[in-house]
Amino acid sequence: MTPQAPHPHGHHHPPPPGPASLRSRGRRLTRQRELVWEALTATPDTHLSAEQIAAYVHQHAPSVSATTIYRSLDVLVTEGLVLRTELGADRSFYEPAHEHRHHHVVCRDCGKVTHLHDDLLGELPARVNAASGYVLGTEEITLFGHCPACREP
Amino acid sequence: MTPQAPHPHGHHHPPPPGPASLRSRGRRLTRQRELVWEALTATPDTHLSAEQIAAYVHQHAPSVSATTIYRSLDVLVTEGLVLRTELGADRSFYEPAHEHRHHHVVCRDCGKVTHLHDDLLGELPARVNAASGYVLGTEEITLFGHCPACREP
DNA sequence: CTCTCTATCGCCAGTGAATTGCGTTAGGCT
DNA sequence: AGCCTAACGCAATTCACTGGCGATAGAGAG
Repeated sequence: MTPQAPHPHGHHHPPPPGPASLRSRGRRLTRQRELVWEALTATPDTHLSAEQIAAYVHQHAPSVSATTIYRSLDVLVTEGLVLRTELGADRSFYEPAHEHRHHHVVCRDCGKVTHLHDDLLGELPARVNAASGYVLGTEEITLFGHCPACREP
Repeated sequence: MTPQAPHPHGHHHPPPPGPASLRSRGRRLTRQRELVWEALTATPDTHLSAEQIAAYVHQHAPSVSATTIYRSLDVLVTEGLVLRTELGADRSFYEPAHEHRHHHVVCRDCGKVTHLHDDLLGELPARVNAASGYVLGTEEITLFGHCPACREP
């Protein structure tokens, strides 16, 4: 029944990502949480708001409440499956926790979000530590600017 | 009457900071705006929320409405006298617009905010541009980490 | 100094994202 | 199959902030 059912008795890929891992973490795997995860992974490299996720989920199960969307996201974030990103607006955006750490540049004009590889920071963490004593966390960093398209004449 | 009244007929310092400059920009200098400015400059290097500013203002003029605090801050930000900073929480923080551009590191544990000189970014803007085509704006950047005190055993 | 014009204010209702309380439903382990 | 309780759905609530509107008070003109 599950769309992305893995090999019946295969035992290859070590850590299978996805909400199935919730069970081994003592949490229940519900249809609602599956759908939230589905919304987030339906299209790659997207950042969805809770509202957008709710819209997707409602296409498959109209009775799911907004409250459940929020609570499911909280669980997925807490369990490390989903990343909550503050993209400057008044709401949060979510994306599947990716393999490698990355950051975001948000266009002030059109709102477009682009990923930046962590390497780009260079010695920034070291410099920050030298200057302030702070040790940077693993949180993503959000930068703001203007994308190429919006700078056209 | 005004505490920090400048020289009666002096004409030294070129650009006098503070809300008095509002007048030359076609805006009115009201007691409420003075008080908001006072709250922000009462202690150096602080970042106050609208609520904290309201508390200060109310000590001197209890009848000032919260709406006015918000609108005054909007004006001061628009006129470039005050900087609105997004420190990650669900609310904005404000500080007098300083001379030089700077950024912030916020401690995830105690919430302490420390300034970082713009130089610290180094080639980051250039690298971001090379990698994404984006041109970074002049906005402050907020980083998160753990301050020295909170890392003590 | 007074008058007039209108920017600003204070009040209060309204937004919109997100949270909470509570009775009901349904995971999932035995 | 049954039980325990995590998780749900609903409705009401919180919280930071915004908008409408009549009243008030800056500040330039006279």
